[in-house]
Amino acid sequence: MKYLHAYSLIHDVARAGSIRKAAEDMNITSSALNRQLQRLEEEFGTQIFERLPRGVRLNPAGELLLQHVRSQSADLDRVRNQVADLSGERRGHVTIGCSQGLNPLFLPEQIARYRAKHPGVTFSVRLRDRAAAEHDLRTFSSDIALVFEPVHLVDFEILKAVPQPVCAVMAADHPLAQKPGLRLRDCLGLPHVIPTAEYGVRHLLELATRGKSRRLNPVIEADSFELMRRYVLYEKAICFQIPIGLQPGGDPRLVVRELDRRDLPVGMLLLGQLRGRTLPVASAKFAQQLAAALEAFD
Amino acid sequence: MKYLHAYSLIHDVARAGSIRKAAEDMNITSSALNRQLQRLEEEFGTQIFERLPRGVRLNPAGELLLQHVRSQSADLDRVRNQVADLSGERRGHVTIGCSQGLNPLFLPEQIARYRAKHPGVTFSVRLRDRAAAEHDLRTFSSDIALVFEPVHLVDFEILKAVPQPVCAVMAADHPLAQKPGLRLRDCLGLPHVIPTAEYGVRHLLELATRGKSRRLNPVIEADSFELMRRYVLYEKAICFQIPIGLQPGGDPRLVVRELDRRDLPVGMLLLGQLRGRTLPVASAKFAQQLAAALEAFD
DNA sequence: GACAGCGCTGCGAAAACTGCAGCATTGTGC
DNA sequence: GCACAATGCTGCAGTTTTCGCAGCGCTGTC
Repeated sequence: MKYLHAYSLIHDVARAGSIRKAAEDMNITSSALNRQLQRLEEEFGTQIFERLPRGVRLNPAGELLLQHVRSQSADLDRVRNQVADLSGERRGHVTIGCSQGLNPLFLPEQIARYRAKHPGVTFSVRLRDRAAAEHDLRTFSSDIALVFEPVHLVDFEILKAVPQPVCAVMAADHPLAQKPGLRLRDCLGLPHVIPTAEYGVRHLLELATRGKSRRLNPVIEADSFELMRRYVLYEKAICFQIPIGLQPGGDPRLVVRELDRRDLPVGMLLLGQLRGRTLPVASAKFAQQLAAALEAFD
Repeated sequence: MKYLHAYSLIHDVARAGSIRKAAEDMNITSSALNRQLQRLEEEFGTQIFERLPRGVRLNPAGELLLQHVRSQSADLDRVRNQVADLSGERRGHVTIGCSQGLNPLFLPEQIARYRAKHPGVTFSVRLRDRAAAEHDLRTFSSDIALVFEPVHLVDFEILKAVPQPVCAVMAADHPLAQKPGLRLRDCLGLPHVIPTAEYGVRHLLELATRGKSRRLNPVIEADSFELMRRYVLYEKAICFQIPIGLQPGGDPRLVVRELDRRDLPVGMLLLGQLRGRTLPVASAKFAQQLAAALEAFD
């Protein structure tokens, strides 16, 4: 679509950091691109880029304009989907950003169920930590986000919220596997494995140990939930995850036990979209389905 | 802005009803316009216009696209205003659609107060009946609407609602001017003047008399509230208006009396915008001021 | 102080667009 | 029933816009 040519113009130049680089990326001469930018700025009525000695950078007006053209482009996709929809095609594409914990179990099942009803709809799943998932909504890189304990919540319109208590996962023959009333201090006294700082579970663990004598002292800090689950089978360690990512009758060698809620606040898993945005039909429908499915965890 | 050239293309052609007419309106040849349309349709991927033997008409896809391109254009204005705002100019333009009753008194004062604070902001006031005011929001012809008893309320995001009882207005020496407990049937037994069908006051009067023996039997039906107010000074007639349009210590020759609420439901005056739309800074601020001012009538 | 990288600008070539004339089609009026 | 007017559409040639090339002045770097 020629009419949102401005999008790639602003976006690519801002990303490349200089007109010449951007021009090379898009296989035109820098002079052509330069003139396009000049024309755009003239039509818009203001400078969009700061000219620096080593290139260009978006100025505040440019940031606003970039956000506008992004939203415009996303909205045009929505219109396209609507048009396809009214011609009976039931096509569309859903982009969802979600925490790693959701990936192995919950999402595949949900996507499969949706595609069984609407085979014309395709999906992009983007693994994102909680901050990045929110950022993707703002830049229209994702339609919906499913995040455990989001960070900012500005511009985040909550479609569904379900509580998810942090659980300790350990080998079936772990000393704490049968102990009644599992406390956090018990876990931290033994070898434990925790997620890196981006993740909500880590955030809750930090909160819970702040000011306490028991400190987090992980033998492994990792950003792969699967790695952590597997590791506790080798060394007799404990890792921490949320129920939605754990198969109910999963690996019989693993034991999953909810931590005492006095120690650790119950985290919230939030399904959301960009505030005020009208989602494409397919994305909105899928979000509805997710919200319904999440009821089960309420 | 060249990048929303598509707007005038779709809009003008749809309005003119034929390519040749539209081409004449915009001072180009029909062939040129025809090719622009063809290119647009190709880029969009679908037909936008139905070709009829006597011209063209938007098809459903075209309607969707037109709505998109309208919203896009309005949003670009918003961005422009934001940019002007961050360069400290405090410029902007507010378009408000409102019922006739609001015009003489309430709005001028509010606009004056706003412009005293922000002289760079200009205003368009569009007198609209309640259906048209809502329609203008949808087509982005107005930013905000102030309507008595709106019709549809779909896509109408209520920013503020205040009750407005219908009042009878009559000459000071009218027989009913002093009668305690004014009933609607008293008024309808004497010469009365009522608004035309578009207006909310008329709507409430119709509702109140439906199924009753007393019928509306106006000596004048008019779409000018000022005319009606003036008329009751000549013939000893009664007209019906809402308090916000009536000066408290106004014309001493007029008496304003609230009708018994058993006869006539209290109407609602609603301040609203298009659902989900992000208003330009100036419009949003002005709407806030209006909402605050309407508190006085609550 | 040479140099590399940047944004920007004439100038001729290439591409895109416009205007003109004319085609086929369809509803209208006598 | 048939001329007629109005519509969308399409070659073709002229005009406008855009592009690529080369080169300028500038600035931070080694």
